[in-house]
Amino acid sequence: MNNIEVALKNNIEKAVMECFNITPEPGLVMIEIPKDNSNGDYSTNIAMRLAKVVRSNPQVIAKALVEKLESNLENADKIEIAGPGFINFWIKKSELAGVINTVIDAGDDYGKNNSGNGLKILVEYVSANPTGALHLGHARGAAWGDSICRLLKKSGYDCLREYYINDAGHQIDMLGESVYARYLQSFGMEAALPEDGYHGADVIEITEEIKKDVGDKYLNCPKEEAVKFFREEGKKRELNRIKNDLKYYRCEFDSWISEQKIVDENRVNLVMDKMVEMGLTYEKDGAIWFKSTEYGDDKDRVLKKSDGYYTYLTPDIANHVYKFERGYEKLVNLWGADHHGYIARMKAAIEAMGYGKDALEVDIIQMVRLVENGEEVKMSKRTGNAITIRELVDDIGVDSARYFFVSRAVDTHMDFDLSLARSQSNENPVYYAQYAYARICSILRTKPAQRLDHYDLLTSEKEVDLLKHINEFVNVVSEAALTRSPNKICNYIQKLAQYFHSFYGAHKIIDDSQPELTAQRLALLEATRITLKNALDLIGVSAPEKM
RNA sequence: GUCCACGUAGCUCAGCUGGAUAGAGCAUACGCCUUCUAAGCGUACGGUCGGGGGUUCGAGUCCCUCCGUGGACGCCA
Repeated sequence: MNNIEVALKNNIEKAVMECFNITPEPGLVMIEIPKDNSNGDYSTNIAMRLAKVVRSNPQVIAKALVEKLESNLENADKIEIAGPGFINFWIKKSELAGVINTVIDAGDDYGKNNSGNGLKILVEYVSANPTGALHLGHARGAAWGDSICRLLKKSGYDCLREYYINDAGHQIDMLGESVYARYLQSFGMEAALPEDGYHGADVIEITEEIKKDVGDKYLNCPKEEAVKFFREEGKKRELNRIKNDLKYYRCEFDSWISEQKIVDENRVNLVMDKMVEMGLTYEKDGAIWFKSTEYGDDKDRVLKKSDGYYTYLTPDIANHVYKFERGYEKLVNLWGADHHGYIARMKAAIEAMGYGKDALEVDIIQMVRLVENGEEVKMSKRTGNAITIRELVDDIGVDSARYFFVSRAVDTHMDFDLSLARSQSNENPVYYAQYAYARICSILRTKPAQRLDHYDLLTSEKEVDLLKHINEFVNVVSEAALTRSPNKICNYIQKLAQYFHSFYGAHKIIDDSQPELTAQRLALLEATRITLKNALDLIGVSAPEKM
């Protein structure tokens, strides 16, 4: 909440106490901004909420409250009762304009807040197997996860961005075999890829890179040894490619956790032993099962197969336990929709191991369907036809790619129309916002803004709209962090840009016949510029000074 | 079949964890550049919030049910 809202809320709570002799619980008094500004700058529904408690008509309650409020409210110049019992407030223009200096003084830090209160939170996202290039689904998850972490950091959470590398197990063996087969093929030899091998172009490219380094050294060596070599090399190079692609996409991770490392550090065995010891398991058909149904899963899950190998689940449990052991209180995972069914068993494991049931939250990233010229393009890592992050970015740019993914809630299916994104890139909403930024910069280049003591002339409708919206920024950031919805930042950006463009259209900002008004408006522009830049930064989109 | 999401304007989507007359963009129609960036502004058109019940002062939002779409239901990862 900003200063204005805090003052308002305190006064309302005080009035409630004085009028009805009840102490309002936190959350009872709600302040909101009416959609229609003919209903004031702020409004509260407290009279309706009290109707039941006080056993009275909302209108009567509102009247009593307003009488009290009018006598001790300093920052409002009008209070009104409307509709079924809403109390509407009109804030003094001078109060609203105070935000300009708040923003100018805070600069890059405007938007920063401490709603997270230092909560240690670990966000795991992307986590694609190092067996191929990142595709559109990953692009969605990467943009979303990265933006969430920016929001969390801005809101005072102690946030770690982590990538879990599935670099152990069957799929990595298949990678080794695939690279080996490509290697042999490159010497003109007959070699078939394994049935569930990787057919992507990246494997061929990686093979070529390796070949440059080792030449024909592995042509005549025993297959087992060669595959082992190609597995390790392939893994390393695939991972490097992923890292480079993510960097290219402006996503940086704080931590890369390797499944193999978790295995090597004996964490998987330890977790397995502990689960057995805690009586969470049983043996059946030569396998060891986790009684996950006792913790809400719809069937029990195998931890150790009858052939002695662990399933995918077991190292992942160790992975999650390790997160808690590092002191993280809250775990957030971003998983693809195809992992949906996996949530229940992981939550079950965490609960069974004695960690809080709600300590893990999984946000599902719905599928992205690629459409081109009206036809769906099937994307599959295996067929090699997938559109990679890099191709996408080269095609439409980091800014619009990131903006596009982040602007839509992740839990809804999304059609990505590539031909549209390409041909209409100038109509992409991201340009609308960036254009506003460039316009502001252009004006400020003509005449720089100064910090002033008073902003009493900013009273037109367009100016007030802008001021109110800038005032809201901190609220939007903390709310977006709490609900992990960076799309709210996009909405905010669109609206801010819209208020600016509208203001720009209605008023000539630099007006030499009115130097005072011009100076105040320039300061307003500077505040708008800072806010817009900070907002764009939260979703990893650049703010160009010229377009 | 069972479980989980989603369904809002012709299209793509918002809708602040129950609030006042449901909002943008695109598309369509019409205005606005001798004036700080027209990648812009303004006006108009466009809705049974999938259907039906329920909860309450009040439902796009919560509950039930049906329909539709997608996903998950391996000793795969």
